[in-house]
Amino acid sequence: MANLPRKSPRQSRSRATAEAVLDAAAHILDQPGQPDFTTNHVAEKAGISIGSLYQYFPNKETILAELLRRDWQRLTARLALIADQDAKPETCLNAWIDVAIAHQFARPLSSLRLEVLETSLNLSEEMEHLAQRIIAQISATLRLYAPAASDRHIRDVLVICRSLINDAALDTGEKTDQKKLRERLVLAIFGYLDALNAGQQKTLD
Amino acid sequence: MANLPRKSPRQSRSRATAEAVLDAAAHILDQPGQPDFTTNHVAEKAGISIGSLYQYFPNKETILAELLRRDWQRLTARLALIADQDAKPETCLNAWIDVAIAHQFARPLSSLRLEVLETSLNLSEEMEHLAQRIIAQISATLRLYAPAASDRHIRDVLVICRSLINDAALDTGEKTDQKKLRERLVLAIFGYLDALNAGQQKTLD
DNA sequence: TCAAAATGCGAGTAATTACTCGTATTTTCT
DNA sequence: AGAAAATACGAGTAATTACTCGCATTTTGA
Repeated sequence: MANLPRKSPRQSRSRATAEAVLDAAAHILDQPGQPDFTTNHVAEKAGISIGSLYQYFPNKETILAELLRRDWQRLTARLALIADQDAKPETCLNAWIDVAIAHQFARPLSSLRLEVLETSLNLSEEMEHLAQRIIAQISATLRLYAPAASDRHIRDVLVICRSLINDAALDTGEKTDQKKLRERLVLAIFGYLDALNAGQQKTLD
Repeated sequence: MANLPRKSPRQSRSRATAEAVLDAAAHILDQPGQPDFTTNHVAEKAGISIGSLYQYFPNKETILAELLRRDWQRLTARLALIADQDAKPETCLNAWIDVAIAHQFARPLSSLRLEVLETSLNLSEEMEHLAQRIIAQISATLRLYAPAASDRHIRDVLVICRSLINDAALDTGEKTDQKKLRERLVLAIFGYLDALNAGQQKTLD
């Protein structure tokens, strides 16, 4: 049940094999239509045999988990850059929106599909930590702008943001309209948080 | 390839069989965890044999399609009630939010799962019409409040609404907090539309 | 150079599952 | 009652697919 590679690749040759698997997997998940994400197909697309695949990934799930882990690491790194520079809350929030868009649009479909699969993956401790860290980073940024926001409100903004970006990613033609998407995200997020700020002045619970 | 029942149930006995299949299917989809939505399992839960199942549903997909069709019919009926009574835009919008919540919370998980499967189902013409009608009904209601909203904006509000409700449905404990959910939906939807209305006064494109 | 270690291979296995078909039972109709 | 029509049954089939294992090939290190 260990989700670690069955063998650690020692030679550069085998490291390349493991990478090829991950690249093929990501590529398959990014194809439109029902993705043929079978282990045999991944191996074929990676240009290796099914036996080699299982030398570095104990099961299919591990491939997905590793893709998700790398995705989250990229995201947390980008978010860290925002937090460091302490600028105006509004500037940080705008930067966050840019990160969210850029992150999802790097691999639109696979990001979306990994999200769906996320619930059925049993995540390692490292993954749980990553997830918590990302939430913490986003919370920090959002609370600069809306200090009174509860955890639930933060989560709402996150959910809204993801759903709008995912929906855009499903429209094949939208790849060019990243700018319009940004405007609508601003509308939704600032709309929510401004309403929250306004309401919080009157009623505190 | 016809998505209609293989045979139309003539006797009440067989109509009951078909209903039992649909009930069992809905029930299975509403269970938490990975749903065991196999045809054999559906038949077992329905208390009939696998052969009987296939006498009224030519394939597995048809069962899902029929569940979705009924879901959409319920929804469009409720939406029609809103449109009829011409009240203040704000009142209609609030009524719409109530319908959205009630509809999803009637069968939280199965609604969510049917949504996910929706893209991989090839819908009949009747279904396409239903979908269009629902969109039209929602558009009418929303545009009472925000006349300048584009189709894209309408869709955004829909996407936001669905994602927040779905997210709430995944929290098992939230079933009691329907009231809080409603407040947050108001925040998000009115936040978006108010921001849209405000912005539209300045810049028209 | 050559043995040992690492890596690669892919036919084969076992499990799952959508769906069929020949037969048994029940209902309908006269 | 009794034949025909409708309905129910479930063992069996065919296709898919995650994963194994014994052997071939390549790389390493002395």
